[in-house]
Amino acid sequence: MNVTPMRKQNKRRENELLILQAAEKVFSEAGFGGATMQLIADVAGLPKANVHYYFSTKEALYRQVVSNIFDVWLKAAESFEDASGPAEGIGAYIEAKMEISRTHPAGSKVWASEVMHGAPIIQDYLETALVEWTNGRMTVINQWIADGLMDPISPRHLLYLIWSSTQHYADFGHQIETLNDGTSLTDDDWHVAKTAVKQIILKGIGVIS
Amino acid sequence: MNVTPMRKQNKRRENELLILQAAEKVFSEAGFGGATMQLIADVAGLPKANVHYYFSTKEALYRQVVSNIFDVWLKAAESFEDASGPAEGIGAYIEAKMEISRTHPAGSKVWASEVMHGAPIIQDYLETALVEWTNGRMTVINQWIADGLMDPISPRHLLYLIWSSTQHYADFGHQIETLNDGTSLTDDDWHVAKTAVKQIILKGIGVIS
DNA sequence: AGCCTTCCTGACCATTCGGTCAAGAAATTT
DNA sequence: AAATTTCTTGACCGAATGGTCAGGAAGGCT
Repeated sequence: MNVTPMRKQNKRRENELLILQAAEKVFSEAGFGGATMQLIADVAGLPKANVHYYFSTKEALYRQVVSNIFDVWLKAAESFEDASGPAEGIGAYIEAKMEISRTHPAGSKVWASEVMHGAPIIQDYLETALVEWTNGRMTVINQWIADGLMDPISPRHLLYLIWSSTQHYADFGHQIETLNDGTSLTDDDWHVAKTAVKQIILKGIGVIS
Repeated sequence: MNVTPMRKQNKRRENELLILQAAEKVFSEAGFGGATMQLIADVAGLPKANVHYYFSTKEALYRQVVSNIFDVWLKAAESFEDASGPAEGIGAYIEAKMEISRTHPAGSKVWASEVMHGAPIIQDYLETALVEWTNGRMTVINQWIADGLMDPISPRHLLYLIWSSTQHYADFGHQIETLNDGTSLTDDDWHVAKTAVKQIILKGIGVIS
């Protein structure tokens, strides 16, 4: 089996990662209240006491999970950064967010669940990082509008539309699968979804015809 | 106080309604796992044992709450019914769904939470009523496309876009409030939101310019 | 080797949870 | 007014939960 001795540092990193992955899965399936440390431990393949060795409380573990997801989210923002205009910037952003919904559905659900219940644990993230990020993007969008590159849409609600429509494919993935004859989306399905969302939004704000 | 004696039938209806309202609120704030029968009882102003007299189990109560919300949802569908074309039909549907997000945010959150966790309790609703409803609307949309009244968009993904963008204002209401300087949306805010969503989607599918 | 720090884990604990029950209060029916 | 049905509730229970802890195992350092 695992004969080679593992360095202490690696072991810590590896176990923390193992626990965080298990926690993300369990939290996404049961919510914070419904998740149990015992189940997280079982999924991670460790005794419960060992989980508590690395994460002192359930809340601390949960907070770390949410924090990690938030980082992934912020990284998708870079699509926005170096864009020359809305077609490129918003198009790439939608694409990036759709890709996150596809590859990180559990994380997206944890985030959604947390915010839906009033963000009791990560309210500070909303008030600082998210507010800053949002204000920055709204400035960019307003500039695009001023330059006549897109219709005069409320930047705030445009962002909400992008967030909601892309995350929907993660958060409501189960509903979508049920409506898809109970089968998960294929590569083609995802391509169609991505194209439809981009098409409607980009045309809807006057960027393409 | 309440001196007039209450008829048995009225009392039952009234208490059940009281409990259902309390349950909707508590479930929406804490999720199924996080909600406790004791808290629901407290919010309803009744002893816990009395709640169990009307609803034998937590799951039975929860199922009733979700079922009620589903009915509200289906009623919004009537906007779709007698429409002469996509501008009227989809426009009215978006408006109706936005209104539900505004007036029934708790219910929307309970539904979202349930679906997000894999619809363990109301999967049958998804497979029967929702599938039927969706297929019906897709037929209508396809007809509109065939008649050249709108762009050839995938009806399925158009519906997802409408659902997600409108429900976002209920499910992520807390995040939206935080981004709105921590204050709840005014009548004007809601009007702007509604207009923006309608504008982008209707223009995005080639119904208005 | 010997010491020290980090890691591991079974057993345990106080609390809380969903749910039960028996005994009584309040309407309704006869 | 007696009998019957429905409603109300404090007290209680077994099960499960988050978290603790002591004692041992395993790797690292000198």
